Amino acid sequence: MSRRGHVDWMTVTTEKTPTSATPATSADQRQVRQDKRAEILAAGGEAYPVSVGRTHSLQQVREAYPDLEPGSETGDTVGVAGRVVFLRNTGKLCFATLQEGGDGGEGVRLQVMVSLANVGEDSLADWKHLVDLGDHLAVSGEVIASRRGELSIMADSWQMASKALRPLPVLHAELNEETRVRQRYADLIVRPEARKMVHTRAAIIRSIRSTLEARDYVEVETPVLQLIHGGAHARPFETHLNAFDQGMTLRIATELYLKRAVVGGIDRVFEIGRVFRNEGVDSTHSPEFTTLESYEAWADMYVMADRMKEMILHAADAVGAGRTVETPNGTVDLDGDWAWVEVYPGLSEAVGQEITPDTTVEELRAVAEKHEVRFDPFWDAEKMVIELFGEIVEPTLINPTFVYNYPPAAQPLARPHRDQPGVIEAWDLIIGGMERGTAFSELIDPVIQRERLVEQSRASAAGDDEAMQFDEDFLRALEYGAPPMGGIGLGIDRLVMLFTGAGIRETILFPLLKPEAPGGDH
RNA sequence: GGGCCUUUAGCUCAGUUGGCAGAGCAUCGGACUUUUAAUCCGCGGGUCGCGGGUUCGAUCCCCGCAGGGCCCA
Repeated sequence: MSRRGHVDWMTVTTEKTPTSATPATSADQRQVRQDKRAEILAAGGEAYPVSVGRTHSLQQVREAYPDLEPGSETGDTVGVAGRVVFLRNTGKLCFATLQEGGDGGEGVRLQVMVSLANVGEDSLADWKHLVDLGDHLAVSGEVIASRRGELSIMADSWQMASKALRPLPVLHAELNEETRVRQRYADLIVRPEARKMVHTRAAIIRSIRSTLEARDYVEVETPVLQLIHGGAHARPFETHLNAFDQGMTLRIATELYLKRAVVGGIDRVFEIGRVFRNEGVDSTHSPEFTTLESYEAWADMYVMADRMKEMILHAADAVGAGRTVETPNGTVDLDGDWAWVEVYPGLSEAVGQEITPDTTVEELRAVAEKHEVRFDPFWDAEKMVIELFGEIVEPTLINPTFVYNYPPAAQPLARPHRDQPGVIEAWDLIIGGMERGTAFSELIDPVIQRERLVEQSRASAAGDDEAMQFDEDFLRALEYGAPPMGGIGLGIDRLVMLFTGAGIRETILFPLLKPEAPGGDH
């Protein structure tokens, strides 16, 4: 509409342009295609038929005729359909390459041929005039091999299956990064890696699910909308429930409900679900991401380490990643021993001085300054140790390493170590210098849990909006008695990143983005 | 939050030390019955992200804003 004046100007200056019937300028490809759509309808045809007589996928044709001799004819008639990705029109014989998604997203292509001799003058003329790159077509005809040996369908008839009104991005240059994520649909059409990513992610999730099910785990779904915010240290999204005029938050973790399930006797339980954290957005953080959490009665952090290793190795196999994986920080060997490194001794060794739960915060600040690690003066000794380890030691851990025996501040929901004072039974799994997952021997003592949550809720009341709120219902569940259990948290997105080398925005099909600049498109 | 880079045709990108805006593919018209990103001939297509400023003149220089990317915190 805002282009109105511009169009008028064009019609005035290009005097050869025929009058009213075809107002399109050659520059406006969308208008050209709209006109073609209208033309199909005006001639009594359909631009978007409900059914097109498709008898075979492109892949089925390829599989059925793996090696036809050049120039051969099979006498077999099939109906195929797909998106036009290449178009080669000569005088009386036209070629198009159709594309479909394919099993693993690899994009199966098949050539179709439209010959004057087979379809007649009108149909050939329509083809040349109406078919554009990006259209979906249905073609019925004989399976043949062209003189050059290309497996093809020689059309008896063809039909528009879905007229594309926007031109296809060029197939031979990658879309720029912004367009890729903003218009993932276009990215998927054009870039095989984008389709592959969707399938890879699905394969990983499928593999995790089947690994756990083979261990007798049950999959459940717990509330996304929550009255009380807890289960992790993160800022939540706030929302409002009109029916109860009640403030609510979107969950930041699935933990507290899954533990309630274990209390009730669902002894092995897991959920693969989206969680939401109202925090930074960059190449490794998305406000919504997917976690696996699994809880197992009568297990501890060592059992959970076996579970984790099994899940990751199976996932690697499921995506065909092999047992060595390249990451920006170095090559990971999944087949080697998965090391165990204790937080205090590991940090001590890295900084060349002994650090224990008794090391004072002043000493730790000196260490931080020496190693140029930034810190907040309000942090206590435990928080300093966690940060120092994360900054100094973690990036050096390339092969899978369970970092364990954290200070209690790291995890308010983990139990104290069974015989080592000052630390808790929890590990983080580091692969390629990045945390991929965590597990604890879960805290089940309702009295200690209450103390920890009181502490958290004090921090929350004092303005720490990452701190957990006091969840009386969760404590009530624990007071009925939870069996000793181990629990795992695994970031699915980060696992996909590990196996694909992609950034988080590539692993999420439709990642959250800032609103598009106004006037960009419509 | 700070720094650097970036935004030009449908897509991918050049370019102008301030003077009529360029290519490839795509579009439009023409030729071609075995092409493979078909080829050949021809015609078009632009608010140079948005808003200010400097200047005879700004897509280019300056300021601000927005989107995107990479570092840093």
